[in-house]
Order: sequence, then C-alpha cells, then structure tokens
Amino acid sequence: MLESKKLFIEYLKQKNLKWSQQREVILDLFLSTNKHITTEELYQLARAKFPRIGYTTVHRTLKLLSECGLASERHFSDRYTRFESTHKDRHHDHLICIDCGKIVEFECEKIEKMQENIARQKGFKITHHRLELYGMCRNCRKNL
Amino acid sequence: MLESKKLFIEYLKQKNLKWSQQREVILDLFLSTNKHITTEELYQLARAKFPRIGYTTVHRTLKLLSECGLASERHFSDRYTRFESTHKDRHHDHLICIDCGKIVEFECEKIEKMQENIARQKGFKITHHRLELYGMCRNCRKNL
DNA sequence: CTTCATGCAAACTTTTTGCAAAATC
DNA sequence: GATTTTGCAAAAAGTTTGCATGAAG
Repeated sequence: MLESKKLFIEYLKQKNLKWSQQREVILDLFLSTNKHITTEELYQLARAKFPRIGYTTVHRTLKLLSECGLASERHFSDRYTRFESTHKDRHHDHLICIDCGKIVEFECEKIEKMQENIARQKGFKITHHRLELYGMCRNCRKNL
Repeated sequence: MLESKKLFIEYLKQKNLKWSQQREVILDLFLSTNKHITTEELYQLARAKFPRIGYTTVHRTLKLLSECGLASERHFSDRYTRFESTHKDRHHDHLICIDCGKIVEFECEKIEKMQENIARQKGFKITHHRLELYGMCRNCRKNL
C-alpha cells in the first residue's frame, strides 16, 4: 500500500475517525491524479467508481486530506479551490498556460532565497508563499 | 483632474456609456485608496458619501474599471475578489501578514529576471505573474 | 425623448452545515 | 451498540442578472 494511504489511515485512527469505502475511493483517486483538482472534478471521477457517492463527502474528505497534510488548497485565477497532493515531492511553484490551461511545476532555490531577503528587509518572517507564472506554452504559441 | 479619471471618462464616451454621479464617487474613492479593496469595502465607503448607492453599482463600476485597465482583480487566500489600481505605478508583488492582514508591496528586478529564465527553459512565454509572500510582520511577531 | 445606469430583489455559484439514516468500529 | 460518516437538502457567502424606474445625453 502507498505510504500516503497508510498515513491517512493512521491519521484517522489517531483522531478516532473511521475508514470507509468512500474515503478509500476518494483517496485513491486523489493520489492517482497529478492534477490540481477541484472538488467537482474529483466528485465526477468518484461517481464513476462509486455512483452513490455525494459531493459533500468528496468535499469533506478533501478537507480532511488538507488537515493531515496530504493535500494543500490552492487558488489560481478562477474561483475554484483546487487540491494538490503534497506528500510526494517538496515545494514547487507553477507555470500556467493561459491558453490551454496546462500546469507545469518548477522549483527555484535562488528565487526562494531572494524572497527571504526581501521579507527580512520589510520586517516579515515568511511562512509560505505563492508564485505563479502565467503565459503561453510552446504548443499554444505554435498554433497561433 | 487626475489622468486616470480622464481616461475613464474617455473610455465611457468611446463605448457610448454615461458618466454619472455614482461612477464619479466610486472612481474617486477607488483612486484615493491604496488598498486592495473588495467590492463590499468600497461599497461601505461609497455609502458614506452617497447613501442611496447600491452594492450592484459599485460592483459593476469596478468591473468597468477592470475592463478599461484602470483596475485589476486579485484573489488572495480568502474568497473575496480584490481590486487594485493599476495605472499609478509599475508592477509589484505582495507581502501579506497572516495575522493582521497588512499588505506591503515590493518589487524585485532579479526575481523577475529569474522567472523569465525558468519560463524559457520550460518553453513558456510569460504574460504576467503573481508572487505573494505570506508571513508575520514585525508588529505581530512582537505581540506573540 | 431615447438610451443607458441605478438599485432592488432574486438567481447563480461555490462552499459549508444540519440532520436522519446507514456504515464502521 | 455507540459513534462516526453519509448524502440529501438547505444555508451561507460572494457574485451576477432581470427589470421597472430614474438620470444622462
């Protein structure tokens, strides 16, 4: 079983919460998708595997996953909350194609260092940040 | 009269739209506030100057200001849409205190350059970006 | 006097909550 | 068996729209 699946089950036990079929379906789908997924999208996927599942359950499970650190909530420029799997790799930022919506992840140590510098100058202690670069990917530029 | 006020009036003329008392109140308040303001906040300010004004009017005027480029919409981590005046100074990013909500603006040429580099590596051409640093400001750290 | 803007109320969107029935421990 | 979860429906919270009335050109 996946490390993160164990982690979630353990988390539930600690909190005296219960493991359920629905939670399993949702977790599996969430872990197997690489996307920055919305509740609605995951709900649609889940319904394919477990037709009687409710939107609310998906929503609450995603919240649970956020609480235990397996997911993190993100807001890009539409008004959906998107959930991203956090456990697998370390921090990264996003490049987003404004045409096709493709999301590419990247990380840059130097930028992070510079952010720390700026924050120090302004008297801040950073807890987290958000860096999103919007533009056109190679493909979409080609098809102009 | 302010440059941007003229600009807005000109924009309205071009589109065969009308100048009104409400639009003037809203524009003046918007231009005189430095905040990243929500519709609700601006509505409250506007009511003080023009009691019969409606929320809808404020909302629609802010949308107009976005359309003509005088304002830009931003989404931080709460669920409000915030409007920021764009004309006055050039691009900048934000430091946000997670405790008191204070927003400090900054700009960093070096970070921008690096962003371009990363995008180029990934085949992207950047149109715009968003960088937000979240943390605790000096004051809030003092009062811990 | 024609056209557009206003402001109310009501619709819409996305997220969240209350609660009776069902599943888990 | 006690307690938590589920799924529905309905509430919240922000944003957007329809429409009769009023203001601007």
